[in-house]
Amino acid sequence: MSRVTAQDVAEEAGVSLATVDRVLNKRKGVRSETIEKVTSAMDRLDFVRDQTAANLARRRSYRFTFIVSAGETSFFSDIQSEIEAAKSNVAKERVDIQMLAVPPLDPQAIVNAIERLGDDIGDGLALVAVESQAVRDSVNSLRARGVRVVTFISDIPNSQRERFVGIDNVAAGRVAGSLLKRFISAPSGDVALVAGSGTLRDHCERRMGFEQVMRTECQHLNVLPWIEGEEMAGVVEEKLSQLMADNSNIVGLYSLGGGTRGVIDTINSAKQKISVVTTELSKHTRAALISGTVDAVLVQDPGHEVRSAVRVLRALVDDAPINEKQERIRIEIFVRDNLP
Amino acid sequence: MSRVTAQDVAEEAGVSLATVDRVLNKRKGVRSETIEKVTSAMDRLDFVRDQTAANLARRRSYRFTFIVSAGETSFFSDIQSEIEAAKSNVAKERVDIQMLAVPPLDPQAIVNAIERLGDDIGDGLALVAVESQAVRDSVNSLRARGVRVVTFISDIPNSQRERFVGIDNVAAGRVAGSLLKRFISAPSGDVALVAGSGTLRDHCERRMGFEQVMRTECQHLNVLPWIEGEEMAGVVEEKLSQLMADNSNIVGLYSLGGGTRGVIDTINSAKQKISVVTTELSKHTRAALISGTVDAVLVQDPGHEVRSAVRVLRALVDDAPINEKQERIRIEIFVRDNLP
DNA sequence: ACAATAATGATTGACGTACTTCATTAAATA
DNA sequence: TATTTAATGAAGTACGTCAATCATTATTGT
Repeated sequence: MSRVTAQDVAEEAGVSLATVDRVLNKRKGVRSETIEKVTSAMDRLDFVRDQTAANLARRRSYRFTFIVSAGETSFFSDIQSEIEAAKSNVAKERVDIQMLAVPPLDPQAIVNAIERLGDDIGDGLALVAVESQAVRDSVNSLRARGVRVVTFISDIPNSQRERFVGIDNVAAGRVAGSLLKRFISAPSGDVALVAGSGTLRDHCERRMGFEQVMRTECQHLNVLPWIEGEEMAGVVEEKLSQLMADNSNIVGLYSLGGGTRGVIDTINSAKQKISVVTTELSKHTRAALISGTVDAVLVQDPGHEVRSAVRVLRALVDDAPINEKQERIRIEIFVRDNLP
Repeated sequence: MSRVTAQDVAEEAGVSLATVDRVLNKRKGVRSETIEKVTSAMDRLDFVRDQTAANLARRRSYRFTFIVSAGETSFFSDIQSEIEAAKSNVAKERVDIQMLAVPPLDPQAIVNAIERLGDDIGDGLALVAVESQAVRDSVNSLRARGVRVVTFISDIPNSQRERFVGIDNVAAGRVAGSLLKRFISAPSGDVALVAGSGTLRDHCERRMGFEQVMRTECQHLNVLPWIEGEEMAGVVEEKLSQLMADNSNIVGLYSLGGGTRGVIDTINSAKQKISVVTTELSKHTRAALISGTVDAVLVQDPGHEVRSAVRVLRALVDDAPINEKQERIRIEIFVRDNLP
């Protein structure tokens, strides 16, 4: 029963509704002692302004743009469908979302997209960033124009983006390491590392975390030079088969990027017992978890990430506080038995 | 830009605003062909009714009650503080939440609380249920009165509660089993099982899941009779010490309920290398994860659960669809490196 | 003390929907 | 055809806040 209205506050404070409104919306022209009278009245009455009525009166509508990679990995198609889902879910709350898919790994494509959008970009942008000065400049100039910007999934730390919505990739790598450490029962052996590309920030960070753990805690395990699979299953399969032919003592594998299908196919046709940790929940990794080919899958929940990005952008536009707990994107671990 | 209003729909359909309103709110007295005209106009214009304006006009305010266990476990104090947090977060959206803590494991306490609340219970109830016919009857009579009821954390399947907000506890037990299976490198040995009480449904279910995995996949491991720790660290410590004195070959342990501190203390003073999986994220389990005493912790996120319960109750009151994906409570696995 | 300025009050019309009342028109029944 | 009944329109008030205007009252500086 939030039935305490601004009118009630006005009466309690002994001022007019207009003054309460001035205080509420931080307009100038109110003496500080009057402000005090009003705020203390608000406290006494437990006044909480009705956000829905405020939005209605303000006729505020939010317009956000998502720029995402058009990569053919299932992760990005999940992201896209989650954005679509969010779009219709928040429409009733006056939030309008548009999505742009750009070629992956191409900074210029991002810059061009932002350029082309112009003011149509709206009040805020969620961007799957690529490390590049051009992108950084582009983000900074958006911020200068008053557009709120969050990076999404992949960050550009040194830009003026106001927040990063995504997981801690170094930690993800460490998780993979400490899981493999426990999964591998052999007293010694080699561990293979399969990535997408060295140019992807998140991949590098995961590798870093993984090697941290391996080096400090798993002296009995030897991490082989990583394979760059270019996010393509075929490439992964070819290179990994070669690696396994050369090393007969592989006891563990961490696949930290795309092309996981290639990993699964290769492992399936191998004889050795290899403990495997991969990324992304697709039908392939699901099946591999169930069959036992893969032991664990580390995931970031696309749905949560999209919803979080929208909430954060909205809070930024409203200058409202952000619920840190709710917005922390977790590194989720899936094994066969907690598959959603 | 959800700028299409009911007025626009009226014009497009060639009817009056009043008729659009009748259709929108499913009031009687509209010919079916007129309804058709209106709905097709809504489709054409992509009309989405402004929920905020609707709520304002309806002066709908939601009042929900949470009845939770007053148990002294950190999990329930987390739940309580999350409810408090949610309370202030949703107040601005005209949602009023009250919380009642009742003695744990006491069906009559729940029934009495519901009785005493009467109509003050509001539009909906989220209840940490206890298996009991009295509670079931109480829930059913609330439903008959039109109060929406969800069970929370612990379910009563055979009641008329409309939903259960919580994790799949059988699956949680299976996860624990399949993790321990991988963590234990010894070729054979005993596995200890520590629970709170056999009268708690969630504990029984976890045990069930755990034993499923152990029996079908871990013939080399022998699950010892479970210890009932009554959710008290002291009791757990005493009984577990005894068990470990009697069995020198314990290689794994699953603690599926309260009193985890007792488990940690006991294991710390043991010599054997034991793989340990526990529940709940408290300062004790955190420390134990970091020190390596505990290998993994299985968690349900109290914040997510509370927020989900509120969203679900609101959707039920509004007869709105529920976003299943968002409301699925996950079994989270924490190891040292993905601690939040 | 007087003008100039700052602070406050009073009033009003949005915003988009809900809901009611009363009048009007169309369809169904006698 | 007259009469009842059902369907629709027209108009207005309300919800709680925003935002603007204009009038009024305090508070300054000179």
